[in-house]
Amino acid sequence: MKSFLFKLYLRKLITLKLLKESSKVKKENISKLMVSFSDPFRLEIIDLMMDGEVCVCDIMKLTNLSQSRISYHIKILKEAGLISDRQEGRWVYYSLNKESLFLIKEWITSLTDYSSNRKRCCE
Amino acid sequence: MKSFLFKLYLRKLITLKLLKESSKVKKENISKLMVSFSDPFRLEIIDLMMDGEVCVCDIMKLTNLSQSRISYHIKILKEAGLISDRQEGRWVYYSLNKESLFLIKEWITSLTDYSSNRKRCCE
DNA sequence: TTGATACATCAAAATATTTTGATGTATAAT
DNA sequence: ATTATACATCAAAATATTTTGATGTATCAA
Repeated sequence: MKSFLFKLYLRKLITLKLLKESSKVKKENISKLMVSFSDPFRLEIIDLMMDGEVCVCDIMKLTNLSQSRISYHIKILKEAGLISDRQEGRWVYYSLNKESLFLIKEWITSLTDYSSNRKRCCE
Repeated sequence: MKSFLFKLYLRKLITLKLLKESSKVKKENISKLMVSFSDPFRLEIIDLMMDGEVCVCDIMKLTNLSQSRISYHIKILKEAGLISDRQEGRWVYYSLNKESLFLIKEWITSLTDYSSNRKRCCE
């Protein structure tokens, strides 16, 4: 329990540090990553990937989107860096890329943690 | 220090609870909220709002986007529930809506925390 | 080597989003 | 009352994204 709390604390510190150091680098990626999330079908696909690796054929069975349609969305997710792929014979398995998720999480965290409720004054 | 850690821990617990309870309700909003983030100009506007309330005129000065263009993007952010407005005479002040930010943060958290690295097997 | 499967890619069509410039509405100052 | 400011809204044009159906490539099995 104690070490769990400490880990949480450390993660918080690292987060703050990362935010200050790499806010520029991130900004460039954030937009692309966010576009990944802006389509309901991509959200569905992302959801399926939460359980682990999936192939295009899995997604076809689970969503009845057409094959080329899925490939199109997969490509967008891949180019944003949100997913990784691993080929195994004829199959290509896709999975969520945790680092990218972490990047977005930190960005959102920066919004919630640092955004001010300051009202207008003195103008 | 101790109470800070405890707060972190509590927040974590609450987060997990919220996730299980309201994952359906959230799903409906998440898509709209994500669309908010999918445009670079909206990201800029959101960034400006981190420092506190801003009016359209502020955004015009700071970004040189046209007035109607800003109003258009503001409308999208508002309809997604990401920002709130407060009128004061001729001015309308916009600010980030923390609850919405929290909602997104939790969704992303669910992706990072629950997504599995499980590989394919047994097929 | 032939055929089937899994997926990528492509160009065209369909659809959605964004931008622009004009006009509308409310507030406030002269 | 008139004018200026702050912003919203609108329709048309510009642009971008998504979908479709066809074709291409690699892998594997018979």
